[in-house]
Amino acid sequence: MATLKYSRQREAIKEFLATRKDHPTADVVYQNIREIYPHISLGTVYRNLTLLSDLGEILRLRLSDGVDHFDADTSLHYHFICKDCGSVIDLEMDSIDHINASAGRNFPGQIDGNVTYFYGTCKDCLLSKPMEIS
Amino acid sequence: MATLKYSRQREAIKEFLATRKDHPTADVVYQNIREIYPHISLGTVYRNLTLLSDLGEILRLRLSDGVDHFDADTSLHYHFICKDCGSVIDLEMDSIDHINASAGRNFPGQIDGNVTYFYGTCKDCLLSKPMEIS
DNA sequence: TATAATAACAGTAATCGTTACTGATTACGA
DNA sequence: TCGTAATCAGTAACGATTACTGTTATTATA
Repeated sequence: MATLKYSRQREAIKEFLATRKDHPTADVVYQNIREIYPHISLGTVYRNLTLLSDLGEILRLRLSDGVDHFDADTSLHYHFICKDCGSVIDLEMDSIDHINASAGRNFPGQIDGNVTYFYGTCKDCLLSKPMEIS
Repeated sequence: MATLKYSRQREAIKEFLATRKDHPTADVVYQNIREIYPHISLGTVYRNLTLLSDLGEILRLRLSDGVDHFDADTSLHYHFICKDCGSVIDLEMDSIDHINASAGRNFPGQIDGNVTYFYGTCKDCLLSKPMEIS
């Protein structure tokens, strides 16, 4: 029953993701893996990204830009999205899971967790922007 | 330049949203408005939902289900998504904007805000589920 | 009030990210 | 080595959303 078989394409996808800290999309993964396996199919990339995230080996990030991003770092951490350049950056910060209790205080259902990301302007975009006259 | 003109379709969409607390999708809005304006186009619904959210009169919620939800309540509040039935419910809780400071502590960019929602099982789904044997 | 300019419309086609299908290939236990 | 089933490449289909086109309705102005 659905024994997982080795696949070099899946390994390549996993290895590629591990080298990246910028949370690439499926298409970016596809474009990069094609340099190693020129005949790989986009469908294979999607299937394996879904499989790996179902297995918990990678994270699927659904941000507000309508495209899924993938992250090889499955430890608890948070993300920042630059609204100027769209880049996704890891944040080093303490857990904010205490907000779950706050959310559950007046709520009759069961709260299991939260999805949180931060947005603003990244360092590079701050520097490249013209000075604001204040 | 681009003076806003009145449209009865847009008014109907706004009024419909104001009567609902369940954050309907564009298609749900479409199906309901059709009872009043049977010839309204889905494109008109999308165009006006986008226009209204650009004007800040409604909120566009991008959750993880791949479909946009819309909310006539533009005041600061948070949402809960039931992972069993998918319903979107308002939470009554204090602001959690203090997490922005926590996120900015070791981050060189500028943090403007956060997107946060909670997930779990709603009251109705808890009740309708078979008892867990513990 | 009549007219002209143009925002908004209905209907439909196109786009885009993603998923499903199909027949060929590959991994791997017996 | 062989059989079976997972995986593949290639491609078609899908669903949400957006863009296009010719028509209609709103509104400023004459």
